[in-house]
Amino acid sequence: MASEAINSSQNIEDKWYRYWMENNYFHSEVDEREPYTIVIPPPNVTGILHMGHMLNNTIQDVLIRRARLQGKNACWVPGTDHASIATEAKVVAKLKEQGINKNDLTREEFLKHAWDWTHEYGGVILEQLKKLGCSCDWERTKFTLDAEMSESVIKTFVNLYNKGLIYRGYRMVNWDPEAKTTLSDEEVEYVEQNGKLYYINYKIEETNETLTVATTRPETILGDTAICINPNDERFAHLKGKKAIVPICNRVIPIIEDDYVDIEFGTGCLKVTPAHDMNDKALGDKHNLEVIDIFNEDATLNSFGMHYQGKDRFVVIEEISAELETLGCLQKTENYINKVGASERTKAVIEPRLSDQWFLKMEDMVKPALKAVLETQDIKLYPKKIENTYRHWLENIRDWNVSRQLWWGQQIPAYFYGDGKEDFVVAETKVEALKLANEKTKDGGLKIEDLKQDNDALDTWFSSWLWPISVFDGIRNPDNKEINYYYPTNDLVTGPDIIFFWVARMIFAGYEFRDKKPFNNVYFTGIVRDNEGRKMSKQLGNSPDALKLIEDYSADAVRAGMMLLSSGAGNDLLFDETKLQQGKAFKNKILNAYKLVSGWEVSETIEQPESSRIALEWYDSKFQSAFAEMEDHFSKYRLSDSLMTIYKLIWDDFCSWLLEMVKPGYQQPIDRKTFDAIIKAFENNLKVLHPFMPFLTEEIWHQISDRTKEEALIVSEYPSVKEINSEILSGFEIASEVISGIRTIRKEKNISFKETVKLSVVNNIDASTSFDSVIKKMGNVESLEYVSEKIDGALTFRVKSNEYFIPMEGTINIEEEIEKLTEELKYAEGFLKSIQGKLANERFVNNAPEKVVAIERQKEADALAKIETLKGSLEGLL
RNA sequence: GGGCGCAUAGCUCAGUUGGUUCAGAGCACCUCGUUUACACCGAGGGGGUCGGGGGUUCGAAUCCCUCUGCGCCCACCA
Repeated sequence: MASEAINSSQNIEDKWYRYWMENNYFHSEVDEREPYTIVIPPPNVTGILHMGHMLNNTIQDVLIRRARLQGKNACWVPGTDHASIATEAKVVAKLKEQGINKNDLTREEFLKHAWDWTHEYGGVILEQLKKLGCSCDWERTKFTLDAEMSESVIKTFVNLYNKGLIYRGYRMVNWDPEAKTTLSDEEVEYVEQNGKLYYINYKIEETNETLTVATTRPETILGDTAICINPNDERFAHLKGKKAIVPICNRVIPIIEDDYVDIEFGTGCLKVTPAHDMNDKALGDKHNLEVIDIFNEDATLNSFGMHYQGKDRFVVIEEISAELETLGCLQKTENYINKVGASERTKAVIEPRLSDQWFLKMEDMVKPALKAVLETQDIKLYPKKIENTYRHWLENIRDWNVSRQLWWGQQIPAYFYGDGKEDFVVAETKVEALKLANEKTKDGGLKIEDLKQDNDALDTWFSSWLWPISVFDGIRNPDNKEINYYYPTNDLVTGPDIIFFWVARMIFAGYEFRDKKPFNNVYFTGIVRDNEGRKMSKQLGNSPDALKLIEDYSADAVRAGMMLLSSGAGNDLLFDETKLQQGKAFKNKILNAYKLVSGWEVSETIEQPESSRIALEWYDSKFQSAFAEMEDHFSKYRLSDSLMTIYKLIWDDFCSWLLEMVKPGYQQPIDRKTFDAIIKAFENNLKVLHPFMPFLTEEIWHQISDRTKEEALIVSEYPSVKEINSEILSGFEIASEVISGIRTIRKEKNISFKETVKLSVVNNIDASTSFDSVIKKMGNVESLEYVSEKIDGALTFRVKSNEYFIPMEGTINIEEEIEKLTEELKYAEGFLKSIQGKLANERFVNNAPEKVVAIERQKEADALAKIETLKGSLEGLL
């Protein structure tokens, strides 16, 4: 039974997805309508769908489907990212399994393997997005390594180089010894590590004394080229100008002075290793020190490592400290906690390393990007608090290292023709490069085979920062009609973890290449955590299988559950399967409502009952007010609140009230007028719910009404905000309280709902009688009378200062009634007292706004009236 | 070390400029109910001194100070 239901819901979802595709509803072409554009944050081409994707893409689909219903030309561009480091690492690992070493392959051979891998696993995730119901324009699917996309990237590089914004620099970069590539600062994460602080003795050349230096990295002493002291440190004043001897290698190095050294820390002496530390490099440059690189690219020691040559740095730490101890050079070690940079991808400890890299100047790019977000608000970030993070990063930005020592990516279009530092040209093609090279050398004798292209590839983000532009071919054909129409895009939905990698850089690119922002709004999703608040990870095994969830609960239920969970932009969400159950229950509720309505027999002859007429009129206003609320939530990107508004509207107002109010008696037909109005109301519900639960709503849409003329729900017309009849809403409020009062009495007195009751009202507040027919129906009231006198021998309840009586046969428990009345009276009097206290306070009356005082006076009057009523009733009983 | 943010019912969170509707929602929980769409249901109900302390004000969940406990981002102290 259960599996049957699951299969049928899968079948239905597949059926409608096919239907939408066959009718090309997801596809967008430039036309006269207002465009609404989203570009997908391209997932890794070889990735598989995880919870984060589900959240992120559900949000995008909700936005795009709503825009489509609003009659906008909705365009959601999908695609994948080549993810250079991650993908190359996977390919290298796979080759290794097959016994193939990357270094034994040529670039071309390796790329062949990488493409094979991509074709085998690539795009799986896009198929998974279809299961989720994502209405992307699949005809526009892009991959960041597609020929046109790569061409745009290369063109951009050349353009920036020619503008003088890209330069080549010998810099200290973050080196990942495992991937054997550099990483940008953003790709390095710092982790706390229990390490040791080693106190090492260096001999002074001129005297017999020793000097102690504290370091966390004893293995790098072989690369030491100076000892640094603070010039103001009197303890070491006598060492100025002297020289020290590095243990083991016995190199003689100068003792230099710089106030960079913290007198308080360690021993107040610092060993300087310019090749392996950013600060030491700076010191080295300042004091003209020799640079000795002791590492190979995999962080084993090279020939400068002497007898440690070929050994890994971590092995050497242990061995060298032992040797130092033997030599009597190790004074002591202390436990020390420090932060070590690690590669985000490979988790390898980063080694600072000097090398030739390509950099993009950031200084001018950040200016318009700062202005757009913080000054003009041209681009809005949700949640707003993230602007602080954005500002801080942009104001402290360093030049972007765009080169990676990888093959999987766009190869840097720099061509070398000699060994000199400046012997290169940058051009889009080799032919063009040759021309430039010959111009540059003024020689003309260079041949094409004399040019050697830079081995490095570009950082992945150097292609994805162009994404909103390049997917519309706006780099190669900057004036084409698509880019002019779809760009700037409307909303970007992404995670806060890539605000620097991607979001900020897209903003740079937007202003640099289009002189326009790339998007209007950025919605930052939270991180999906488990219900204990832990990040989902493979190691913990706490990440559910996304596709399994879709199978178990249906895509609609998963989408609704995810959206109910996500409280607001930027908030993490604690994943909990009970929310998916809630989504499924909601789906079931709607199906059952449909089952009820579709089972009604419609009569063309019977009149519409008054109760149905007024109920429908009420629902019309109720819908409008809920709709207005929803729209307001949408405008603030509070999608979860928007869904909750619809949830309550459908479950409580539509199902529990409206359908019950118009429901015909057992085996009775329903009148045509009411039936048609209910169908209309149902359809409106489906429209507003469709962005969240597309399959279910489309299914019912086609069943509920003849669709030979009207099209699919996905392209139907969204409701518009209309005026709300607030009088009818407040009238209903009172009526529902009356009904609730009757139900409470039935419950207290064990009166079955099948048994009718009589109701008499003393209408002190002159309440509207419009809903009397509804009260009768919903309360199973056989007669409703307005009376001026209290009824004896009746059960009573009050709504505001109105009194309601249900006469009872037999005796009423006077004691109980008195008790109930006394309690209500006590509460009312207490309430009155607090109001009167407020009003007696001159400072309140004088200082508070008139409106507030008036409200308090109204409360006082209401309370007095209620007390009057209660007292009257009590007297009648006593 | 610097910056930002959070703390409201058992859980996840709303609460816009201090004052109708300010103590709320959903879920969970409790009671009752085999009413002819639905027990994936219906009707009721309990539950919070709004993290602690102090202050401003006629009035504070809301503004200020302080303490405590979390979270995130940034940072080269060997």
